[in-house]
Amino acid sequence: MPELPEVETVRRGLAPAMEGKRIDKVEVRRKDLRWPFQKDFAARLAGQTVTSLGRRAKYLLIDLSSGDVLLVHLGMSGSFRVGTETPGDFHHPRSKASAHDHVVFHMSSGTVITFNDPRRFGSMKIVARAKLDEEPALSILGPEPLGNEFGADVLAKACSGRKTSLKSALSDQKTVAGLGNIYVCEALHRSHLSPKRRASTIADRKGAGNARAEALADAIKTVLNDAIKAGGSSLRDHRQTDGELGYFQHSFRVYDRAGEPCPTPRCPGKIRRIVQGTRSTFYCPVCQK
DNA sequence: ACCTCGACCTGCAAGC
DNA sequence: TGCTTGCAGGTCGAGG
Repeated sequence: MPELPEVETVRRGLAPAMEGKRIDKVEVRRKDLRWPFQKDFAARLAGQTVTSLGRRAKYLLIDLSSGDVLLVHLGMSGSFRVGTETPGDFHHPRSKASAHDHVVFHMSSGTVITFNDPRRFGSMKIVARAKLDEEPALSILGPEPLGNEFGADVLAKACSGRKTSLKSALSDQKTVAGLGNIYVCEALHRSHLSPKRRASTIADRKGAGNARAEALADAIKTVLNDAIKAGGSSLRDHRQTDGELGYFQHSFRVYDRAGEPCPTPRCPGKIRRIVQGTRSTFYCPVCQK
């Protein structure tokens, strides 16, 4: 499901239910998600107050009063719901328990926060705040695209010398952190760059300035900000934490629109679907060069 | 070092 | 209706 805008939407949805609140109890309903839960996972969370909710790329960072951080990744199908009833609780038969409600946080406020993840590509791990930098998953990440440090120069440098396609370079979390299949396709369309071009060609043209990298960096920031404003994208079953749908999917220009006319003004092209690396790419062969 | 590909897991839609 | 197939928003590790 979730790329940076969806994870940011989840962060904002969880904040009022978690920040400054105490976790009474955590129910872990299976032994693993993507990996086995740490020993004493639930016990280490119980009694902690959530001091703040942060995000790094597609990771949610839940800061605790103990000095630990709960690191959460939603994988492909992870989501959180905020409610007041335990799913499947005998006393609340109207609250449907899903077979895929794997972790339930009971807050002292009475709020119940449920993590659901059918495919179980998601993960949760407790890490000491002081050692967060050493966490392998985080230390390999490239720049945060909405942060001050990100721009055309940084992007050009990260693509410099790379023979792989621009699509694949942007999907690589070391290049820029937080993009996935949808927003890579969208950013490329908005900057009129072909997903098939070599990544290095946005960077390595001597004397050509950085026009391509500028356009691409701008498109990345714009599309991510617009998607966050819209509450992310809802495909299949993804919802915001309050059950509302995001609605940025209506603003997709190419993703999942094979056969439709290109939305670029006056462009006569039709959106095509191709496969790059094993994943679908959607683009306009006419205006994306 | 870089790159590509298959694996992980479930559900759903389309096709027969 | 029921079966099979292919596809899905992400990593990660093996192998070239």
